[in-house]
Amino acid sequence: MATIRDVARISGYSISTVSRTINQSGYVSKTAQLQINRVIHQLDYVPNAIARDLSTGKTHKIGAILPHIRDPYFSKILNGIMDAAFANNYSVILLPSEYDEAQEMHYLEQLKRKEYDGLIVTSHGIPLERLEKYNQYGPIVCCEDTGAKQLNAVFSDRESAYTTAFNWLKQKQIKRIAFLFSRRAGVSATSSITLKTFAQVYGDLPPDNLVITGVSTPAEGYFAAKTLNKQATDLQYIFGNGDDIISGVRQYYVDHQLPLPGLIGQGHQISGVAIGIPTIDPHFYTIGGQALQLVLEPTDGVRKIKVHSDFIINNKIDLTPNTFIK
Amino acid sequence: MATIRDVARISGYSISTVSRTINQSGYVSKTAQLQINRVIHQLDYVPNAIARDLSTGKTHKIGAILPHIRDPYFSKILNGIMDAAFANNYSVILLPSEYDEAQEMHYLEQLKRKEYDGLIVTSHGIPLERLEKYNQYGPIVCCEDTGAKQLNAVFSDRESAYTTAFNWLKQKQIKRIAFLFSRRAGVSATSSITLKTFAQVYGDLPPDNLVITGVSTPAEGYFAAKTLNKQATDLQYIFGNGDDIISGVRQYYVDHQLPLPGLIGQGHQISGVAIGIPTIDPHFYTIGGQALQLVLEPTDGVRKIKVHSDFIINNKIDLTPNTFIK
DNA sequence: TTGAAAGCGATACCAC
DNA sequence: GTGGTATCGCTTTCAA
Repeated sequence: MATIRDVARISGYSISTVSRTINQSGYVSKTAQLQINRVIHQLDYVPNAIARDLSTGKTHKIGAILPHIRDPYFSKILNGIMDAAFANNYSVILLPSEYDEAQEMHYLEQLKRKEYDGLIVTSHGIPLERLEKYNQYGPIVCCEDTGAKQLNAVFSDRESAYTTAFNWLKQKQIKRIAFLFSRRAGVSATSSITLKTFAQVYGDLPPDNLVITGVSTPAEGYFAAKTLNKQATDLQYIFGNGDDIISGVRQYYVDHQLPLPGLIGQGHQISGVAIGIPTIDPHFYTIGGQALQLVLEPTDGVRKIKVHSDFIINNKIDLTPNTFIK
Repeated sequence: MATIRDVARISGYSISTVSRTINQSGYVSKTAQLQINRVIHQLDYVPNAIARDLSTGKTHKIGAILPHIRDPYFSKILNGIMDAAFANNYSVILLPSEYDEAQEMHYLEQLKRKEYDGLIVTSHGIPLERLEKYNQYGPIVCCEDTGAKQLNAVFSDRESAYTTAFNWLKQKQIKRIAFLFSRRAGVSATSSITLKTFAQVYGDLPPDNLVITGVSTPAEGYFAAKTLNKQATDLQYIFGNGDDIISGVRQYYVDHQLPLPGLIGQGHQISGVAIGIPTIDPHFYTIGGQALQLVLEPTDGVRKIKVHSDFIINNKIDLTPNTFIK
């Protein structure tokens, strides 16, 4: 491949002038531009991105740590990140972690090594303190409430939607509600907030046998339903941690021709629309976009952005073309 | 940030020795290693990835062009790519195109500029000839049958699954079948193959009014159903281009309390499982993995890999933990 | 308007 | 075992 040096030599101009021509910076005479551009064309020259990155110290790449993208939750955040990155002329690097701490540390090290200009952490296994330490090596944005930590955050204001949902249930005289979580309270912020909000509305936490953790796929939902069906015969509603997962739950009841309890999903996914269940929409797409915006911003102090979330009762297909459940 | 130069200076050894220590290459005495490592630790030094990339000429990054990731089709391929990349110590850069030619050209230019070591094209708007030209600047792998073109390919052998599906329908005496496509035959390989296979089984192409194009979201599926319901009253089956899209179709019939025709989806998505319809599973996850493998392989000639696909009649939830519909 | 030269921060060859 | 130095390909300051 030709280099800037070749272009300079053949065109008869200096490297500096060629560089200026390429980047349209500084003064270059029309004549010089013409000649240089001809040579560039003739040599099929393009500047080497790595060399440019080294010189400028920027990669124009943002890393996105996420456990996996099987879950629509992450695909949606990712979509938000991607579209915003695109608009800002950045590209995004996928950093799958499976919540593995070693893996996440690896990515933080990569930030330190300048593999990317910044990091968006959609979810994580390592403690926030660790992330906080790596903030000095490059901007980091978390997609969760980082509380008092010195870490940028964009997250969903779920309490309001949860409160609405629980009040809706309460009004319907619903008492026996089961909960599905992927990770237990303490580890997962979602679980904690859900239970806390429930307690605020109902005055008490749900009994232990109505809280199932370790559920993060439809298949696991299926098994959770089996467990619930044994443990709690008078179950009225199941509050799931994802529409897809609730689909698995539903399948168990259908398969065994059991009376179906009420179902509430989360994520506003297509599977939920297909079976017409109420769902929580935390607007992940928006969150992703804001996160990218934030990671690109000049870092004058820490910022926390709360994104509104909705409880959707009448969950039907959105007929506005091209806006369906991003 | 400290550089290798700092480490050399402070430790009293040369840059070469430090480099060797870091990379565990060549001879370095135990004493030197110890001293150098101490300084590295003390300075909190890590090598700069960009500088290393420039020196070695490799980025350890692979670009993945895909129209978007709203469609589970692409998330699945992407998952396959990601997991394989991970295993090979590579990272993947998301390159969303929306089928826009200018956008795709931009990514090809980036390949030329060495922004990444190779490119996987899951789907594209520009002609294959264009891709073929850029093959000289870095390895490119397409996720479709590239025919006689000098382009690596990993793609699904859909004919076999389609044939099975159409024979299954034929046996059931089904005659009036409608088709949904995102892009019309000629532009989209999928449409062409579907119709060709149909003609082979049924002896003729479906009538024009039973072929709807421009459908790529559940909402568009909803409208397609509306059209179909007007145009073809004796419709028996709808062969959709995605389970999610078929969910939209189904919703229309349910909303209007119309008798539901038989439905066949594609992609083996959760929405399809939720409504229990037969579906085509083209094993996109596998395709993604193979594509990555191929892009990393030393390029001795062009390779074409065909991946088997299935027609799933009894579409139920997969109860094997952690294997659900990657 | 243009060009020389000093970075950017590593790798790797080759002498010692 | 170790170190000097050319090299990767570009950006950017500063003189001319």
